[in-house]
Amino acid sequence: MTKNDTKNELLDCAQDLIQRVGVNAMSYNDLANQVGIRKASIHYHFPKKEDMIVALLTRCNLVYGQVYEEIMCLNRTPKEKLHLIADIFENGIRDGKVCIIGMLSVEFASLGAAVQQAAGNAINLTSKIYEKAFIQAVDEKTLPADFDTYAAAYGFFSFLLGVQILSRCRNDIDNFKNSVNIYIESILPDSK
Amino acid sequence: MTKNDTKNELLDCAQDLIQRVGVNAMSYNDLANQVGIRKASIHYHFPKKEDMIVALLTRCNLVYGQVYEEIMCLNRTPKEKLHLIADIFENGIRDGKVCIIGMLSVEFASLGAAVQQAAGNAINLTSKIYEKAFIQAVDEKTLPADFDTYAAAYGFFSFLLGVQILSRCRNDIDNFKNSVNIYIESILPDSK
DNA sequence: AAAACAACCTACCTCCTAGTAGGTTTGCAA
DNA sequence: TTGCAAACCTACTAGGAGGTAGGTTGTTTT
Repeated sequence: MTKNDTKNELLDCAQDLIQRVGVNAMSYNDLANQVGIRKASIHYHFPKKEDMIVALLTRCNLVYGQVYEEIMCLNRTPKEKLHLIADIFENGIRDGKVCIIGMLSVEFASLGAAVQQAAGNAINLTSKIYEKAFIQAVDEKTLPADFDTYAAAYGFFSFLLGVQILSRCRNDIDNFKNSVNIYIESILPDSK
Repeated sequence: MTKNDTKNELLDCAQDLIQRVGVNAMSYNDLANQVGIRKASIHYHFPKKEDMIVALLTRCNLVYGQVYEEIMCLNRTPKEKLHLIADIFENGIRDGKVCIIGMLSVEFASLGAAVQQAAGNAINLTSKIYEKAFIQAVDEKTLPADFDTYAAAYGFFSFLLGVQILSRCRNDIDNFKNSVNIYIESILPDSK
């Protein structure tokens, strides 16, 4: 077995649980049952719950940062790139999951300072990556030069998060798709 | 004192707490301290926590239903109406609060069946009211006749929820405003 | 072989949770 | 003035939370 096997498995399960039920509804007990070790043993890897969540966010920034970066490097239109990002959120709904940044943002007030800062940072990081699609549109002159690309990216992230949250409740993929299509069609003019 | 005074005060405090920290981080103890009665007494008014949340959602549907209805009855353009709705969400951020439907939707998986159904219903109700602004735009022919007004309204609600959630974390009213402006300008063509 | 360490374990702690049982006060109605 | 019910109270329960102390493996390192 590779080193850090259990640690990664703990993070995997924690991520899964948090995305489904949230931080406050996920316990070290649930985690222990799923991973197959005792509750106390988790404290060996992550002394405090907060340590685990910070580690999880760091890992997510890396993993998703790479996923998004790959999308941005594709030879595709901005519109296509936004749709590829939306697909990731759509898959979340199918699994009954919500973007972890969204989960943490909603439970923000009940989290420790370290997690709060990590969450705020993740929001900015994600928006900055999404922004690249809008910058591309400006470069291609399908958007005006003075277009606020960060606000648009931040808004797109917000929109995906919100529509994922609501659609998951009603298991409503159709409405998710329709709303996403309307949004992307509105926000980005047709490329020539 | 009017009848149901304590009951309403409990609902007021519960709503405030839930909008700030979420259902799972709000306890009958917190509630008792704020209202000034003993924890056990709350059970007299709301035997189970779930009873309270369902009652709260019912009340919110009524109150916000009326607020939104009034906006829709104003002699204003669709764009102006959407901005008035956005203002309500902006005020939430200033108070450190998130739309209660959003809070419940995120914690959806850890809620009882009765609350889940009430939340799903509230999402639909809210979307239906927002839809009126888009229907008006279709009537005024600023949107095509085959425009999916429900999906647009559902998307607008989603967007506001998402941008409220993210902006609250960073206390970022500016980004909220910028994103909202871009969104509304994109989704609704200029009225003649 | 001995020491050291990582990775677990059992057993326990304190604190907080929703919820219950049953008694007390208050005010209205017969 | 008695009766009754609404609206509170004190005191309690069982269960679960995060976290700690200290012991037991099994694998390296020296």
